[in-house]
Amino acid sequence: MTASTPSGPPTPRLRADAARNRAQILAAARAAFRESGTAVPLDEIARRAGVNIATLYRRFPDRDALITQVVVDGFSLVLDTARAAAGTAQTDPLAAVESFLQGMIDNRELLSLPLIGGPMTNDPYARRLQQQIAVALEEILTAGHSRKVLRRDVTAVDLIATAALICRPLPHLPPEQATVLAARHLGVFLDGLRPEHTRDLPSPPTHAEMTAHLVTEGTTAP
Amino acid sequence: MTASTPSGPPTPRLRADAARNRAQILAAARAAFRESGTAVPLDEIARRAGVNIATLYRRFPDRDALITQVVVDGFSLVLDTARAAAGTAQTDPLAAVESFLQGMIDNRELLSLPLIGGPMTNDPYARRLQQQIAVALEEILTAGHSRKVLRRDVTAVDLIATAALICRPLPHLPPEQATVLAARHLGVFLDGLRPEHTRDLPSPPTHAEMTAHLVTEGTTAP
Amino acid sequence: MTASTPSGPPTPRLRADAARNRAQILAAARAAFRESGTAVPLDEIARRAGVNIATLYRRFPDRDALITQVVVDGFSLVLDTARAAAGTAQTDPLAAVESFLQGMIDNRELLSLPLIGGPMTNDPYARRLQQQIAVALEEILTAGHSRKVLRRDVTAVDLIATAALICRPLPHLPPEQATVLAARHLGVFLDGLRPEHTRDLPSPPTHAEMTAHLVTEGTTAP
Amino acid sequence: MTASTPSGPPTPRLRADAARNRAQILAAARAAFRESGTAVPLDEIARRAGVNIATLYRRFPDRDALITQVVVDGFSLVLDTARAAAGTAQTDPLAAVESFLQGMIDNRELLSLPLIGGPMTNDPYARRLQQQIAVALEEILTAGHSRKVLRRDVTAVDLIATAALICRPLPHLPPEQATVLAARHLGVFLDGLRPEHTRDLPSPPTHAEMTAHLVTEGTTAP
DNA sequence: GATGAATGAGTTTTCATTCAT
DNA sequence: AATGAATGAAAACTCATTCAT
Repeated sequence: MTASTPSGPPTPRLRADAARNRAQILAAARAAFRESGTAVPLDEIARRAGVNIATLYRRFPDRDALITQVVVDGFSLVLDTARAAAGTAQTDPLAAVESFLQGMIDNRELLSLPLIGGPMTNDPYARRLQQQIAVALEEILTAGHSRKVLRRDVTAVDLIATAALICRPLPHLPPEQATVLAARHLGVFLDGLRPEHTRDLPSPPTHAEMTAHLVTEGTTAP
Repeated sequence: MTASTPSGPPTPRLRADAARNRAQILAAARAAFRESGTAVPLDEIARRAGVNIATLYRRFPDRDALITQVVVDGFSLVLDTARAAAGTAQTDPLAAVESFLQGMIDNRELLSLPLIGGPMTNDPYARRLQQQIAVALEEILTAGHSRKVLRRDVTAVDLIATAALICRPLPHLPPEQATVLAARHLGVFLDGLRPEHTRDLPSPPTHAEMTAHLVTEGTTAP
Repeated sequence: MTASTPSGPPTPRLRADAARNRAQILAAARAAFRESGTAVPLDEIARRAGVNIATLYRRFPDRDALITQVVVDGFSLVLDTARAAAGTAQTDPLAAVESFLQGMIDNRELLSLPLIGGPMTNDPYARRLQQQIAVALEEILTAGHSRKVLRRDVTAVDLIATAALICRPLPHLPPEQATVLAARHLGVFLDGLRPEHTRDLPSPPTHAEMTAHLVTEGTTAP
Repeated sequence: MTASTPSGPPTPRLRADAARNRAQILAAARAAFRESGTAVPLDEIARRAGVNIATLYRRFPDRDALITQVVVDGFSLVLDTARAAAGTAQTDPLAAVESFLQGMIDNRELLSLPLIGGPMTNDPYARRLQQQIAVALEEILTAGHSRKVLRRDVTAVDLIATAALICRPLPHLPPEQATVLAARHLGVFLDGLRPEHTRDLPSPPTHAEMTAHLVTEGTTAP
């Protein structure tokens, strides 16, 4: 499951140079979206990618198509990370959670806007990825619960929300410091995941409830 | 310390209608910034506020002035909340932390973009507020540490960063659900604040280090 | 019934300079549409009118709005001409027809695109004008028929179609010569209107039938 | 004199598929020009023709070449019609005129833009065709005059102008109705051609005068 | 103090045209 | 011979900002 699938598996083969351009556009978009929001001039993305604006348009008919692809690529990476973590869940579930969330922080640059916290999308392939992510995380949680190393009231949605919170950029802060702060925050959060918790959580929305409300809405800069 | 100070305390008296317009502009800006980032057309803010764009310009000479004021208003509210919490710190420091952070969540709409997570500003009054906030939070932490109800490695910067993380909007989620998720996340985090922690945190940046890098950078849509 | 009504009677008062600009834009559009079709760059219209392109957009949100207004203005003039002609119909119906059609030729420049032959519009005010034009022409025809100076099988629709045919520009021909050719053609046509005709006409569509099919379709260059 | 000559008779042999593409491009251009003017995107013509845009360019180096060919094809058809009509002029000159003009209406779709009313062209072959058309029409007129069945003041130019007027599309009208209206108009006009006319025509421009002014002017949407 | 209006400077989007495959 | 791809240049449209009323 590479992070460069177009919007889903059915990739039409591109000519070599076109494929290269496409990848450069996506990389430029990822960076630009992070730095300046999804409302950045497409001009700038094209310039960063070293291609003409019309080339960008040929590949992505509008801004949304570009955003969607960036999100989908991000989701792919999240899924990869979640599955890798799930693979170790039987050994040490808490370490698996940590591995997943720290992976989110480590890959901030690539994730760009994904998860709940970013411009969401109705793209069916993106939705499928979201569900698969939830499945992998639930596997980890189940292992943690049955081994009694994880508080029972935490759900996959909480992990996704946490990932969304900590991997979003803290603008106006140098990236290294933002990363340190996120990691420190995560450290505390992970300690809070231990089973002997002292406070109850408000009842959670289901994953279904949450995604039910998701609709694509053009350009958005949070 | 009301939330409607222009940029600092010395507010020039405005005619009644002008004051009303100013307040409406700020409210509209707050909402628009949250929904669409600080790059939203000023036109739209004026329209939402029910005033002419030129009226907005009369009150705020440029976008930055408007952003600054929204930030300052937010900081004022944060400071109020932090001081109120600090007032109870001697009794129950952990509850004081909770009260502060839950207050952040409750006031999300008003905070708009403040703190680390928002468009920062060099406005001297804003900087002063930030420092005062840090002072109040350190008061709480000191109480917690000396009473040994709070892990020692947590600093004021961590609380500020946490506030920034949890009070930013999760776009494309209905606000109520975003609030619930933030509150659940906070619940876990608070449990992680107990002194018997199991993992060390990466070493923190100082408040000075962080703010050293802050510079105003025109318009930004995180 | 002046030719400068916005799109119908409910004209919001414009500031003096704004009204002047609006009139200049319409005049420029009229000329440009005639010369280069309704697909001419709006830039050029703005330039000819001596205003900024954004001023054009403030007044006419899109190309269609501009086209519609030009058409409506043209229809107003046609209606004026038809009514003036109808005023003399009782005296000399054939002269009234001639007066109407020659008026169309004389006012070519102002008519721009109107009638059947131009970019049609669904604008309700435009439709009403069309109907009123038909009424005035029928008045002339009725007088001609009862005085037996006009062949009976000619209808208002025929006069409108004739007007459309002869007042459209013959591009690539100097305007004076086009006018002469149109006038000569009209001369023959008028002779053909006499009652002692030698051939039958194919059965006519009703005005209702014709306008039933009219729908606005964005930009069109005939 | 087929309608598919490139610009003159000396047609280079094309490979079968290339010839098919060329014909499809011309058909698509004819239709598109009629519907949207000669300024339509060449992209669209290529798409309608089911070929790649680069293929269109291989066949026609620029828009003018395409227009010229469409015009030439149209002129060829006009000339065919005029000669066929001239063949019957000795028998019934008025019927010959009718046959010519009705033929114009019947072939509207194929004529596309020819004659005076369309984008003119300096193509020498096109000019020759125009002259030949005039010759054929004058033959008809001479017959009519000498038989005294046709008013004397009507010239070949008038017939050409009439053809131009009635065979241009009346946009925004369903083609069938436009055809009916044109035929009805023609019916009246033909009656006006009888020798016992009641009014004089303004003095005519000569064919030479008219064509003296013709120059190709790139793209034009009448 | 407030607003309608205008404008210059973008940003988005489309199109004609060329090139490499 | 035909096509996918790329591009420069233009056209459509938007927005921040200023001015005159």
